[in-house]
Amino acid sequence: MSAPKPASPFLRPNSQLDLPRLEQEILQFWRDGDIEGKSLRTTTRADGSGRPAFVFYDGPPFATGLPHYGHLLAGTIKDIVPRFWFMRGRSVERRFGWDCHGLPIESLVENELGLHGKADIERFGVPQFNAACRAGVLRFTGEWEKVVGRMGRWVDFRDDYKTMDFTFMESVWWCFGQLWDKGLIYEGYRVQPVSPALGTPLSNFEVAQGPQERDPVTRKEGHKRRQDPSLTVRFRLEDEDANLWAWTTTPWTLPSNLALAVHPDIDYVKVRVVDTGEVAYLEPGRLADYQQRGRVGATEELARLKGKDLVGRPYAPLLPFFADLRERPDGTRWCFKVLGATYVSTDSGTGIVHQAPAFGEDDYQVGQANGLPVVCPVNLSGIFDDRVGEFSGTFVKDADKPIVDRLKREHKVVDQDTIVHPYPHCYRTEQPLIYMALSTWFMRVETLRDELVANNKKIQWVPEHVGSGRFGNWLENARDWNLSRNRYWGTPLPVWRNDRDPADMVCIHSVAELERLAGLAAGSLADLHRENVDGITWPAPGGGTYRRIAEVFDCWFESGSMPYSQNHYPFDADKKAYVEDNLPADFIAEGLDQTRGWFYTLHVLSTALFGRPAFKNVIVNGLILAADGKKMSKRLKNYPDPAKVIDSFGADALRAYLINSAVVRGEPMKFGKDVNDLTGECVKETVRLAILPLWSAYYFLTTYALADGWTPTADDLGPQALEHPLDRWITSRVGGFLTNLTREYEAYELSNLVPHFLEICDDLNNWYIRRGRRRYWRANNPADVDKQRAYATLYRALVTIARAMAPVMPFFTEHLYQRLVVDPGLAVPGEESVHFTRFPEADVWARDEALEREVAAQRQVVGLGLGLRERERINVRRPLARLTIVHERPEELARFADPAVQEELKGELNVEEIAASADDSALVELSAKANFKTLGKRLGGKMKAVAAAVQALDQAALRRFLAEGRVEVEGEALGVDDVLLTRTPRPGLVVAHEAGVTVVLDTTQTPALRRKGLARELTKRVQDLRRDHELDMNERIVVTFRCGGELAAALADAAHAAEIRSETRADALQVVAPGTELAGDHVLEDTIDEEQVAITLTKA
RNA sequence: GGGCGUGUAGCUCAGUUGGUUAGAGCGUUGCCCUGAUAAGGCAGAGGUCGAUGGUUCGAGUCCAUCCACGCCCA
Repeated sequence: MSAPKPASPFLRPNSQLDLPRLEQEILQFWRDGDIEGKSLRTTTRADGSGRPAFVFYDGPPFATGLPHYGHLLAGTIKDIVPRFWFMRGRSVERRFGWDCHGLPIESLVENELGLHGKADIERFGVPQFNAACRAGVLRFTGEWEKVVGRMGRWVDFRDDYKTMDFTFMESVWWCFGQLWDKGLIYEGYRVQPVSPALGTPLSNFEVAQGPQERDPVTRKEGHKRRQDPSLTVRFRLEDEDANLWAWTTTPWTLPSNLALAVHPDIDYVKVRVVDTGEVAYLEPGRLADYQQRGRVGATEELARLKGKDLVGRPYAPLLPFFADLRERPDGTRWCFKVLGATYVSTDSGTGIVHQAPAFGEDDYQVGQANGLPVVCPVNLSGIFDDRVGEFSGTFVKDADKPIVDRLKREHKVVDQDTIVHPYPHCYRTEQPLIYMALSTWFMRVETLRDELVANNKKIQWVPEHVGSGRFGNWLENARDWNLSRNRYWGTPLPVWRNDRDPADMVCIHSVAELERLAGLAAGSLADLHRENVDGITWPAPGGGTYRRIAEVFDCWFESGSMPYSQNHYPFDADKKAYVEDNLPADFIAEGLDQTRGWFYTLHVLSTALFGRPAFKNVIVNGLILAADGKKMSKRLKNYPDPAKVIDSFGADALRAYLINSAVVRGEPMKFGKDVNDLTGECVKETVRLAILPLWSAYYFLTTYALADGWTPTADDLGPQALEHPLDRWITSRVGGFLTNLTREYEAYELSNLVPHFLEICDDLNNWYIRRGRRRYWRANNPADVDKQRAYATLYRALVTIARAMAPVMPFFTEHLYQRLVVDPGLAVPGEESVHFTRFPEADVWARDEALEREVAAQRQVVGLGLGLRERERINVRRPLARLTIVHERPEELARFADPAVQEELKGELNVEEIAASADDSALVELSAKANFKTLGKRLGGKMKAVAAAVQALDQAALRRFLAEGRVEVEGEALGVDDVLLTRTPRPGLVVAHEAGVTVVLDTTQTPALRRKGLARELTKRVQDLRRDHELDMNERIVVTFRCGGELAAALADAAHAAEIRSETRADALQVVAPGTELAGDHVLEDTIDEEQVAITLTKA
C-alpha cells in the first residue's frame, strides 16, 4: 500500500451516521440551489421539449390547527407520487392550499374575543368579527411551512391558494351560478341541531364530536346522558268528552304543538280512569307500563280501535298561541287534529306523539306530508319570540318549568316525572342541543346520482374497496346537499332577494355582474366577505329592493371547487384553457375521513359542472392511532411529539416508517412498535431496517475506493460487459428491483415500496458484498479488470437504488447522489440533484433469471450447511472434510460443478471438498402426498381414498415412482405432477433437506482437520485480544501461547503457524509449556476442546 | 340502527383464483462469521388463523350468524 494512490473524489464518510444533521445539510443545499423551486416550476426537459403535466390537487387543511401525524402521512404520500412523476419527465404543479373559512376559526375567534353566540357577534359587529377571523386564520401557517419543509415535502407555499382570496371566492360564486342556471339550487327547510349557546346550527359531524358517554346498562357508547322532564299531557278532543294522552321530554315545544300522531296500524284503547272518571285514549301496552310504574291508577277499557280510526279527529289547542291555525283560510280543518305516522313506536310514551313540525325531523316530515305550516317561535339562540305570551324572551330550557306549571294549573298534566337519557350536546359548550327547522339552500344531488355513480367507476381507488364500497354506497344514497350556513366568516351566497317578493331573486355570477347591477364603479369591490357585500342593494324593476340573503357557504363547497377556484376560473384568461385541459386531476390523496368531505364535494361539483370525475387516481390513507390503539390525544400524551421524532431519527425514517404500512391503503395504523413505545422507537427501528443497510453499502464502497484511489467514470453509470457471476447477478437483481418498484409506483401501491427496497439491500449487503469482499482487497493494480468491474458494478447499483428510492427518502438519497455522482463530477448538466434525474429504466439492466435461480440455490445450500453445523454444534471455525449435495435432477447438480461456485461454498461452509450425488436413497426417507391441486378437480369424492393410498405407499414403491414417473393407486394412474414427494433425513445422519435439495456433511474428524480447526480457534482468540488492546489494523504484534497437547501440535505445524501470523499480523509466535508464568497485562485464559490455553501479546 | 373495514405468533403485520407443512419484522432463547456494518448474520421456541355453523374431496381464504374493535353515516 505504499505506492502513490490517485486522489479519490469521494469524501470520507463519518463512521457514525447522523441522519438529522445530514438532512439539515441537504435542506441547506436545496435552499442554496433553489432545488425545490426548480422542481415545482420546471415545465421543460433539458432538451427544451415540454414536460406533459401530471395534475395534482392538494386538499386544503384547516389553517387553525397544527400539523399532526395524519398530515405528515398525507403529506408524505402527496410528496412521493409527484416526485416519482417528475422523475418520469412530467411537470407537476404542487400548490399548497389553505382552508380559511368555517366554524373552526370562527369558534376560535369567538372564544378569544369572549363572545358567546350569534347575538354577541352581531353586537360586536360582523366587520370587526370577520377582521379578527382574517387576522387569526393564518396564525399557524409559519409552523406548517416549517414542519412540511422539514418532512422534505416539496410543495409551493409561495404560489399557494387560500379559500378567502378574492379571486377564489369569485370562482366559488361562478360555480354556484352555474348550478343555479342549471336549476340545481333550491331553498328549503331542514330540521337541524342547533347549539343555542353558539347561536348556530351544527353539522352532523360536529354533533358527533360532542361529549360521549357509555350507557351504564347497555354498555353502548353514545351521547352524553342528561336528565329531562318526562311529561304526559292531555289533549281534549273537540268531538267527544275524552282526552288524548301524549308524552314529551321537551315541554318547551308544546306551545308550538300543531298535531298529534298515531300509528295507523297498531291498537289503541279508550279507557276510563276509575278514580277520576276521565276518559282517555292511548296504546294499551303503554298504559300497562304507566300502571306498572304506579303513575296511573286502575282503568276500565271502554273500547279498542286501530290508530287509523283516530286519524282526523280534532282536538283543542293545548295552549292558545297558534289557535288561529285551526282552520285554513278556506275554513277547512288545518291543525290540531290526529295524523297517521308509521314512525310512531310503542317503546315509550303513550303511542300518541305530540307534533311540533319545527322541532323534530319526524315531526317536520309528518307535517310536510299533511300540509301543516312550520311554526318556529324560537330563534337560533333558543329564545322564544313574542308570539308565545308570558314565555316570550325566555330561553327554551328555562321555559320548561313555567310551561309545566301553567299546564298543571289548567289540569292538563296527566303525569310528571324525570328521565335520564342520552342526548346530543354541543361539542364546544357541552350544553344540550335543540332541533329546529331552518331555512337552508340545497344543491340537488339526488338527480345527479346516476352520473355520480358512473363517473366514480372511472376513478382508480387505493384501496379499491373505498371506491366501490364506502364512497360508492354513499353516492347511491346521496341526498341533496345543504350548502348554506348561518354564519359570518365564509363566502357569502351570491343571492339577492326582492324584499317585496321573496320569490324574486337574482343570482350573481361574477363581481363585474354585481358591480353593474348595483351601479358600482367597475373594480370598486376588492373583497367579497359579508361586511363588504351585505350592504349592497339595488331597486327591483317592479318595485322593492334586492337585498342579499344572510347565508354563507358550507366551506366544503369551497374546497370542492378548488380545481377551478385556485385558478380563478373562468375569469383568468391565461389559465382558463389550463384548467379545462387538466380535468380530471391525475392524482389526489387524503384520509379516509374525507370520503364524505373533500372527495365527495370535488366529485359532485365536477360532475355537475363538467360532467366528469375530478380525479383519476386517489390514495386513501387510514387513521394513525397512538401506540395504545386509542386516538392520539394531546391530553393523554399517548404519542411522541412529531418534531422530536424528526429531530431524533430524521424525516426519511419517519417517511419510510409511515409508508411501510397498510395505513396507505386506508387501514388504521398504530404508531409505535408496541404499546409502550412513546418515544418513536418504531422510527428508530426503521433507521436500522431501511437506511443503515444502504448507508453501510455506501460506507464499504467509499472506504475501499478511498484506500485504492478508485474513481468512477461516466461509463460506470451505464451498462457494462460483465463477466463475474456476482456482478451479473446483482445487475439482474437491480433490474428486477426496478421493475417491481416502477410497477408499484405506477399502481399507487406505496406500501410495497419499502419491502422491495429492503430485499435489494439484503442482496447487496448479505450476498454481493459479503461474497465479493476479496475482490476489493487485492493489491492496487490498474490492470485488474475484475476489481474495476467490482467497483463499477457496486457503484452503479448504489447510485441506481438511491435514485429509485429518491421519492421515498429524498434526503438520504440526495446525500448519496451528491457524494457518489456530483462530487466526482459525473452529474450531467441540469441534474445537480438526484430529484432531477430520470427515474432509472429497468430494461437497461441485463436480467439473467437462470443465474438468479442459481444463486438462490447456492444460498439455500449454504443455509442448509450452516443449519447442520449448528445442529451438530460444530462451529464454522472447524473445517470439515466434505459437503455432499444431493439432487435427483442432474441439471440442478450441474449448478454446483463450477469450480468458482465450489470455492464460494467451501469458504462459506469451511469444508475441504464439495461433492455431488444424484442418489439420496441412503440419506432420506421418501414420503408422498397426493397433489390436491391437480387431483382435486379430477377425482372429486374419490380424492380422500386416493390421498390415503398415496400416503401409504412404501419406500420401494416410491423409489419406483421416482424412476418411472407414474404409479397406480385405487385404479387411478398418477403422473409426476400428481404426487408430491417429501424427503426426510434418515435419523443418525448429518443430513438436511429443503425443497428437493439434500446436503450431507461429513463430520469425520482427522488429526489434520482437528489441528487446522484448533489453529483457527487460536486465531480468533488472538483477534479478540487485539480488539481488547484496541490495536489498529496495521500494528504488528508478538504472541505468546502457553499450552500443550494438540494445541501445541497445531502451533508446531508450519503452515498453521504461518496462517495465524498472517491473519493476526503477528511477527512471531512463541509457545511456552504449561506452568510457565506469562508476562503482560492482558492474559487470555481459555479452554479449547478441554485443553487449557493462555495467550498474551505485546506490540512488536 | 345502517354502510365500510379490521380481528392470523408476546407485539406490529403479510398471506394471490379455496389446495398440501400458515409466513416476515420486532421481542425472546441459543449459536456465529467478521480486514464495511453487533445499529450485523444464522437458527430454535412461540399459532384452537375472533366464535359457531355451512358449502366443498379440501376453508386462514367462500357463505351465514354472532362477538370485539375502528371509521363514516343516521
